[in-house]
Amino acid sequence: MLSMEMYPSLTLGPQRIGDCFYRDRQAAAHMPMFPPAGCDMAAKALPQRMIPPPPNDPTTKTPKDEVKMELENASLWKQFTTVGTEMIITKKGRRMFPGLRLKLSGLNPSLRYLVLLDIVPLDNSRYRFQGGAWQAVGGAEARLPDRVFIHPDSPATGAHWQSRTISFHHAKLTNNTLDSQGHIILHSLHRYQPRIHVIEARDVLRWGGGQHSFVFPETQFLTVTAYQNNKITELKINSNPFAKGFREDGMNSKKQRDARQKRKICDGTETLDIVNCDPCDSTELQPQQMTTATDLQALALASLPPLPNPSCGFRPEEAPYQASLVQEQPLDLGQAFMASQMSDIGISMANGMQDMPGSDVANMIEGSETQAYTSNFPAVQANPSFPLAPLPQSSSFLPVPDSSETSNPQPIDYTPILSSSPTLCSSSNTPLLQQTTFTFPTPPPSNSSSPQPLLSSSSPSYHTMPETISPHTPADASFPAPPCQAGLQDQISAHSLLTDQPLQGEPITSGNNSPIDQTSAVFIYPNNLPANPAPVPAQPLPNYNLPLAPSLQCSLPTHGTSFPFPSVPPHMQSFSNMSSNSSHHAFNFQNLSHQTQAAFPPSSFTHPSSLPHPHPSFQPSSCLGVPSSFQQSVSSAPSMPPTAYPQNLANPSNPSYPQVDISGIPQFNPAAHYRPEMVRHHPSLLPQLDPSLPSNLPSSNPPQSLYPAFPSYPLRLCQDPHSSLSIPFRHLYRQHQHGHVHPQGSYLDMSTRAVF
DNA sequence: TCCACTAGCACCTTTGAAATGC
DNA sequence: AGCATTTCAAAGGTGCTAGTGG
Repeated sequence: MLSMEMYPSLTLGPQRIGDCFYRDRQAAAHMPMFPPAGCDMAAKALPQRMIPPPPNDPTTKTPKDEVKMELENASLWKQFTTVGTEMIITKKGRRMFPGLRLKLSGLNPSLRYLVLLDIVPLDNSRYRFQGGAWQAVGGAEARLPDRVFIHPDSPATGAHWQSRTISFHHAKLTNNTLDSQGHIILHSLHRYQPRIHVIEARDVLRWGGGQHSFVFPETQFLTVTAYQNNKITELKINSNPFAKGFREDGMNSKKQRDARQKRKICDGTETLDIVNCDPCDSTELQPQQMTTATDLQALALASLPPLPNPSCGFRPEEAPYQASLVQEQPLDLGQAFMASQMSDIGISMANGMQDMPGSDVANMIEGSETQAYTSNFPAVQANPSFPLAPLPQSSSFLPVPDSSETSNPQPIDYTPILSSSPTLCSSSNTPLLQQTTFTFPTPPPSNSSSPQPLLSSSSPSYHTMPETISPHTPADASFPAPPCQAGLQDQISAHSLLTDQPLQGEPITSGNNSPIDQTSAVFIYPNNLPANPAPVPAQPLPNYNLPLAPSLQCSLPTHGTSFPFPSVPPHMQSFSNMSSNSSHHAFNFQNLSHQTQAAFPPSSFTHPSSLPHPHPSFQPSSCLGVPSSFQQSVSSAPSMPPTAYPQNLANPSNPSYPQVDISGIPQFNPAAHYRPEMVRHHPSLLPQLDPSLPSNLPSSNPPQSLYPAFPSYPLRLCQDPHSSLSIPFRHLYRQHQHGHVHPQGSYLDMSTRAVF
């Protein structure tokens, strides 16, 4: 039984307390079937012991730094990245292509894990395809409730996960904010970054002890309702088996379509001079002719380079990512807020992604792939469509393609872009990694009322892989600069994973508030966050063990009229002991970003110059394993010098990051147990806002809230109360499983919107 | 007028049940 | 009768395109 939380105030999970919490708070009226009273009863019925798992349980210890994840079809992703990956989103939901095909290793074969997918915004910008490239044209729309797609196999043993490729091809993206199918809701024309979370579930009654998050920068994409870049269309058609009909040899190819159209016109216009009809029309006129033409085309195409294996989208024989994460702080997911912070922090960076030629297409595009970032990435960046992300970066951390090493015949000159972009990595001397040091807008951490620095000296390990990143900063106007990959990773890890915030351009270096060149009119990246205040680290942070700050609770979205009720998929029932009805596999996490945005609307976008755009450029197929604890620790690390990064990071062969000792981090102190429901009913338990907390907002617009704009929280796992519920209580949860079984995955929608 | 979005279309793959053969 | 293989149709996934609405 698991539940997840994106932020402390919520306990999510299939039909669990979290559900009650939401209903109770927001729109019980909309969820008549699940009366708050029932929830309360259920909550009360939970044994106290179930809520806060035993801290520091030795049994929860697992080998650290061993969990690794690799993106199997990294080569394909890179191909798209070079052009600027676009993902179609539709009202009914559209699958991602390429899909996420992953390989996990380092798991305990006997333990059970959940594998989740969520997608977070990369920045606060809205984009438009102009002049053949993507350009930021304004501020992002309010962030939608986060939904998490739970892999249908979840929960499964480590042996299970490691024995096969983990695919999230069933996950669908939608732009329907009222989606009731459990699809992941995204805004069109925004950039996103998928994240994979591996959560340990030791048994039905106790889970936690390990949470690993992975980010593959090359999987970031821009959402569209219709493809903007023809190159992307071509790639999709050539790579996606379902689009085979649109290939040149297909009956739905442009040529064939044109012929059909002309034929139609000819047929419809008797007076039309047949001479005016395209000769190719003849192939469409007669079935036999058509067949012949098709055959001929097929023969002609036979000589063409083979397309990538469509079945999987792509099966590059690439070397595994070295990425991975790490930390293994025993984590009881049901624990207090501390638990909410991903205790496992580690960065698994793919050290040198080794791309193997997966397809001819890939070869054509990428030329040759090498294992090192530097060699691979350049090609990837060749034709980036995305505007270069103005990432503050340190040359030392940038996986920059070395022209000398790259096979790319035409080295790309990123200089112009970089120079034009205020936030370009190259412009900054700040190590990208330091981006991880920025602020961490989360509720106060430790029990202690006194603010404490998040980062202890003990958490040095995450600081990255200097060597893996090339000092060069390739930048392409159309796509995020690859060189900034490190920055991206950091951003993702630090922000998204930890805070679940959209990646925002922030000064890499803590305390780096130096203004960034904003001369580029093309790349406008309004950052919500004020210059990264180096601060976070140095600043006293709220006690993470404390419940969500009042401001956040009060900021719950009001637009939602009802809450979606998560249901447990059949395959998960054995694990959760929940009702047989299951519907969606995705958890919908309401995210607070929009809430906070509401709190800091103008301010968040008023200081574009203050922050470098996070645009995490694509990084080589590296995987960023980011334990939440890491993020916090990193972000909070006071003045983390670039040089502090472990050298091992530089070595692609050594993907593992040193384990971070989070024991020194207050928020990871299992001392106090946090119970969202307790806070809900007893607001007084909420910690006092700490006036000393730095504000990320512009001074001109002082935040009314304790937290910076786009605050989001790490994926939080909480022990599922159901296991402890007596049979009589369980029916309460079942009542809300209106969903139907979703054959492609489980969606647990915890948003505040009505989803059913 | 421009642009984002939608619905319907044709083509294709996937999937699972039914049919067939051993 | 039981199992494996093949066939077939339905379901669903694609991109394309015309139309719609802001």
